[in-house]
Amino acid sequence: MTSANFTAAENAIDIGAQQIRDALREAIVERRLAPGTKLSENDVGSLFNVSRTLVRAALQALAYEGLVNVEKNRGAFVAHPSVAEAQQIFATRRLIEPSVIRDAARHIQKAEIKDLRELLAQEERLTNQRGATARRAEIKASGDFHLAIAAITGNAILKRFMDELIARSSLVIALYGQSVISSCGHNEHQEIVDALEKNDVDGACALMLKHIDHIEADLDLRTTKKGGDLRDALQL
Amino acid sequence: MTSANFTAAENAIDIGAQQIRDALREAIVERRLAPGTKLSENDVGSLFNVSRTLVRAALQALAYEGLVNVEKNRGAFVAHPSVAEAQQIFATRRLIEPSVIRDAARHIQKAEIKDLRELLAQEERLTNQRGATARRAEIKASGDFHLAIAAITGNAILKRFMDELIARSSLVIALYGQSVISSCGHNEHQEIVDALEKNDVDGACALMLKHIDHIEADLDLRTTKKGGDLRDALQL
DNA sequence: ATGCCTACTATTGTATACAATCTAAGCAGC
DNA sequence: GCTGCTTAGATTGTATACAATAGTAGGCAT
Repeated sequence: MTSANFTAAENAIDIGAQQIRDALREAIVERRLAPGTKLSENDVGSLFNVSRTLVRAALQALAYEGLVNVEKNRGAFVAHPSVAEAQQIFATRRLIEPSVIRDAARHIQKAEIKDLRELLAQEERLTNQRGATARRAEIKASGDFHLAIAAITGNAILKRFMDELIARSSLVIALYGQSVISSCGHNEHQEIVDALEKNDVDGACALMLKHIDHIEADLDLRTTKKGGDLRDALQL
Repeated sequence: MTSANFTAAENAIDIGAQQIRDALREAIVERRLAPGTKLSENDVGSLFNVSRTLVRAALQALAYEGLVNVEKNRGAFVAHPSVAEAQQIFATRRLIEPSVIRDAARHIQKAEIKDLRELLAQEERLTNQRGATARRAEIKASGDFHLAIAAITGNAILKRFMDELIARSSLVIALYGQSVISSCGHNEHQEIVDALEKNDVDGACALMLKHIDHIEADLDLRTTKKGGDLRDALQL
């Protein structure tokens, strides 16, 4: 577990709290760190060659984002969203994202549509690729599409809310997703961009809503998950 | 400045990082701490009789909420939202709150309507009261109404987003509000509850949108604010 | 007198040390 | 042999100590 492989920069010379936070977040979102994994302050600190002080700062920030749970006197763990939390995360996405894409559709420029098309191409490239690394990159790219749309609104606060929702969605999918592959149909992403290009605001909005429904439909949120509660308790 | 009066519990025996965060947040939201005020780690620490460690944790959390800006090697300051930020905050509220009240209107129960009515009564009581303390309480109560509606959805994530938006709105109103009094028309709140009680979902949604527009209309967001930039520079 | 340079002070950034709490293993007793 | 207690280890919580940066004041030269 302590051998969790982070992206480069772990052995770099200069490391701040921000870098640790980002590295951990990326590892969680790309599912290199499984939900429930304990993040010992000492272990993380020695990986980055920093003291616990900076690690604690990073973990607290991640806790605020909902990616990490800190239990008093017990330590920090990669978040393990309950069914209720999962439902709330997607309920919030259903609430926010249609409005977001509506706003984006109004402000969108030709250059931004081109950027979205590039993201789609990248997604497709990864889908046709084999290997765990490609899978991780695909997961991230799939989320990045939603974030790119939020970025078009030019609203930093909204963007941050979406950052959090997308990151936590990744955890939910990791836990409750059934068809591991294609967490986000890239064809649906394509349709959305098409609607944006045609300036079809209502269409884009409707497609986004349907898209979120599809993602959620791939989840198995029955409370009677295979020994779910028990496993949580005795999980490392 | 160091004599900023916090609510009781400053001299209490047991204090954690959470308490400091809450006390500071309340002080900021109720405008006992002006935007731009420096929050020195030593000063805050001695006020609460804790070391800088806990103060830093609290300040970092507040920074994540957008209530405090931490500048590297310079310290933490009560946030001083720019015009652009103010616009984004209210744009986000316009985006989210109508959907929130729609969701709330569907789940609302009789008991919750009664709770809202109590909040309205409390608001009115404070409005008719004189003195700075009442004014502060009124500001808080006005925000609490919006938060109570978010709470009805039962969605903790949504609630947290709203927490942040309402808190930051208070800062914006403090900076750019024109008519100091009645930052939120309590009569409009009343109308919203009436609509909720009649199960008039669309009506409640429309009223909320209009209400937010009214709040924003009371703001003076012209970039050419009276020496704004200069005052920022020489502000304590 | 003004402008620049240098040294000092104060504050933040980071690491380490100590205290408190939890976890787990070993031992005694039933 | 199993249950419950006691003790030892490990991990987190908090405070303090040290390092680095920035702001400030004073002096010197022009």
